[in-house]
Amino acid sequence: MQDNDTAGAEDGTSRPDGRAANPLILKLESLAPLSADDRAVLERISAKPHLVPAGTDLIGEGDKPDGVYLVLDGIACRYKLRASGARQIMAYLVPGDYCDLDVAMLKAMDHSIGTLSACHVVRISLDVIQALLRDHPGITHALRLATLVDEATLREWLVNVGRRSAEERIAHLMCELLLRLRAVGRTAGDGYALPITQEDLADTTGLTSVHVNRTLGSLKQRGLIALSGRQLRILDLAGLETLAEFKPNYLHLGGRDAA
Amino acid sequence: MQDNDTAGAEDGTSRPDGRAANPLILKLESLAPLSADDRAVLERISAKPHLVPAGTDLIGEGDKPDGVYLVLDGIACRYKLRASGARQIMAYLVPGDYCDLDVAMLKAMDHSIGTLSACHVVRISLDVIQALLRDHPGITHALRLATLVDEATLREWLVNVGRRSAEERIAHLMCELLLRLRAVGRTAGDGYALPITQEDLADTTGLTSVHVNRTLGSLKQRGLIALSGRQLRILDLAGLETLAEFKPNYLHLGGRDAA
DNA sequence: CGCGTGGTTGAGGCACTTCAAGGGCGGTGG
DNA sequence: CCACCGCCCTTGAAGTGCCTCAACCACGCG
Repeated sequence: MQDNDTAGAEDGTSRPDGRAANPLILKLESLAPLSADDRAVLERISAKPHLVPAGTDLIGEGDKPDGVYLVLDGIACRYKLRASGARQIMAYLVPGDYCDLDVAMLKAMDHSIGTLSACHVVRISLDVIQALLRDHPGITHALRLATLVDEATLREWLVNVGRRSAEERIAHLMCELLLRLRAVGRTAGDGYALPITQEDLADTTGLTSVHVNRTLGSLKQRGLIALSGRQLRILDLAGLETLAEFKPNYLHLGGRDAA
Repeated sequence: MQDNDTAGAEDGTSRPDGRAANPLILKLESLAPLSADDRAVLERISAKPHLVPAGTDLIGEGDKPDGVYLVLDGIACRYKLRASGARQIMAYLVPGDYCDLDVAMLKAMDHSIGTLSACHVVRISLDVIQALLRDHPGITHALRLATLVDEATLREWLVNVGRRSAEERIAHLMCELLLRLRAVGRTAGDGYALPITQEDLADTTGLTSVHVNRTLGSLKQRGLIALSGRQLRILDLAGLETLAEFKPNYLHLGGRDAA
């Protein structure tokens, strides 16, 4: 369902009325059905996003979590820093993603969450979250499913850095992002915006930015991708998936898109 | 279980009546208080464990989850295999650990769960789990907390393979296991049984078994650990923690053990 | 127009892998 | 009770994927 809504250019990022489709709703509906009422509630929650510049922390390690952040546009991440300054990125938050529902149960964050690109973000208070979980079983079910997928994605990332080569790691990440972004209508064919630096990619994949650069070069040379101006085009999706040994089952997409 | 049951020796692995203390109860109580009733319910659930030999799958990738497995003794793990046969272990299940509560929401497992050593395991049916979550809010709270800690541990493992050297990875893992096993009374001072092979360690840390062997050698030579016969003694805990840059905040231990 | 951030490229080094062979030890069967 | 077998640990030597250090370049922005 990439080119939905046709109307505007691109796909799904805009609707006839000119407003961007709500990525949270799109994401949850890719996992479980929602009622019209559910959708209305979610629509209301994600009104009035803040614009946060790139490189901004939403929550820092050690802070007491004060709410749940929902990303509507841009890319944010979970990360940890070592004393040396080395950074490991542990998850991407793309449009429709949010940080943990149950996080309020903890006294202090054990990692930080920050933006990689400029982002549209909504902060949802704990009261609202609790009301949501109490009064809307359909939404609750979908949110819990999404949490399971987040965990599965984290496991796949561990496989990525633990047991794949540099080329395979980056190829796998690109395949994953294609499906995740497609589910929220942020792709154009087999391409999408990837508004992050090569250093961010390095800290994601456990490599150095120099080696990421060379690896991207070799993926381009193989004719698998084109990447410039932070815009990625996958030229040979089948080839990229084969290289990465990509199996999308861990994303638990409803089946429409799933392989 | 190394040598408990020896009537009171060691620490907390045995009780006056000769039965091993229930690791699930110990674990949950390290996260949140439980009522006497809660404890009785959990005690009943974990009666009659099965003995499973080492190297046995409890659930395989692709299977539909049919219940929750609780480990009472031994070490099991979550893992994935690549087509090449390469294995990445993504989590250890030590006594008191269980596999996901909400897993029933998914149609198929996206990874496998198997034993590394011989294990005492209890299978808890989905009905029982659902009844537990419905009728025992105290237990539910503790279980949800434990799930958050599992996730945090997974993130820390990603940092481990992504941004630490071989020595640091193994040192970090040993520090983590000390706290996790201590919380369930399976340690003896700064030592514990580690009934897994060096190849298991390699697949955990993203290394080869050859390099794990050499790295263990260098940790021994530095006087940090002693390891033989699958029994680990940490000789210099402070040194090991410093080397690994170990910060136990992610385990969210109540505060008694936490740094 | 200058400056800063990020991308690109080269040369050299090292941490970890690969391949290969031997040794210890517990389990099992004759 | 001993001999054998298989699993695991151990060690050596050679190779390589990725890192480090160090430039230089491209571009957007003030």
